[in-house]
Amino acid sequence: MPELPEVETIANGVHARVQGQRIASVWTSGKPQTFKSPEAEISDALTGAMIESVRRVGKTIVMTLTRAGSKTDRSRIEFLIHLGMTGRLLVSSPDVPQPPHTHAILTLADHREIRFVDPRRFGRLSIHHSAAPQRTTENVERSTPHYTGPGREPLTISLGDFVALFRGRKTPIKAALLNQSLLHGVGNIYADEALFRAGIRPRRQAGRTTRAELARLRTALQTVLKRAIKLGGSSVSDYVDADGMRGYFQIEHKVYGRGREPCTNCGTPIRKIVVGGRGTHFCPTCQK
DNA sequence: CGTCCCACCTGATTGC
DNA sequence: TGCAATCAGGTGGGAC
Repeated sequence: MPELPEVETIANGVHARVQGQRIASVWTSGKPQTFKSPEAEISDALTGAMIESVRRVGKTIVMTLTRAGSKTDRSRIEFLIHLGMTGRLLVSSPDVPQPPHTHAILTLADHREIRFVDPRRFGRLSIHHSAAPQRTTENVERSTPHYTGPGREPLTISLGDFVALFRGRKTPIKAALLNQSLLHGVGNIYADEALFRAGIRPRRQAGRTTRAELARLRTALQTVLKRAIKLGGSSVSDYVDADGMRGYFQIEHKVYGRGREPCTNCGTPIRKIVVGGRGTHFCPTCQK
């Protein structure tokens, strides 16, 4: 379910609700695949910690925690929440019934609960460790642990860096867009929507696109992602927080989920194919 | 290493 | 109507 705009919406929503709260206790379900770090480690790291912030990196929600007593950077820990396909992160009052497939509950000092719910269990919870200060060539010393994700941020990458990502790749451009170690955060919906808006067919070899096409693609991708964030993401099923917040970007989908319907631009039926094992939608007339 | 394909899960929808 | 097949917004690992 969640790609960059949905994860950003959720992270912002949770941040606004729980920033500054202390985690009083932690419960975990014991379903092994959900926990990328051992449950005991997660539980130990979170219990008693204060939630400093909740933000998005790629498709991952990063909860930064501090320990009472020591205020140095070294005491910061990051709790990573990846929602997979069906994960949800809810902030609920304790009297709201627990949904099925709840795999973790962080009970806050004010008794509200942060609940991780995930029917398909493709989501993952982990603690991010980072070595003490790291040095990089372009940066000075960094004393805060910082999860940076597997790839580059689509919203801030420069044109030059964007073009370089695809150079020499034989894989279809759509598969490259979905590769999280290149750009992180782009998923199936926004890959299709960006390629449509850029006029590029999903099966085009990534390395055979022109600089001008990639410039269009970067702009299209950023436009679509920003617009979706503004609308709270796409809700094909619903997601988000305890208030049942939904996104509305799906209203503006031009190709995703519109197989056989007419293209909004030229009327040609939208075609649905499989690229890289994923359902892929495009207009055979508007995309070259 | 780059690329392809499947397994990992449950639930909703499609199709016979 | 009923039941089986198919599909779903994601990733990680193994094969080549």
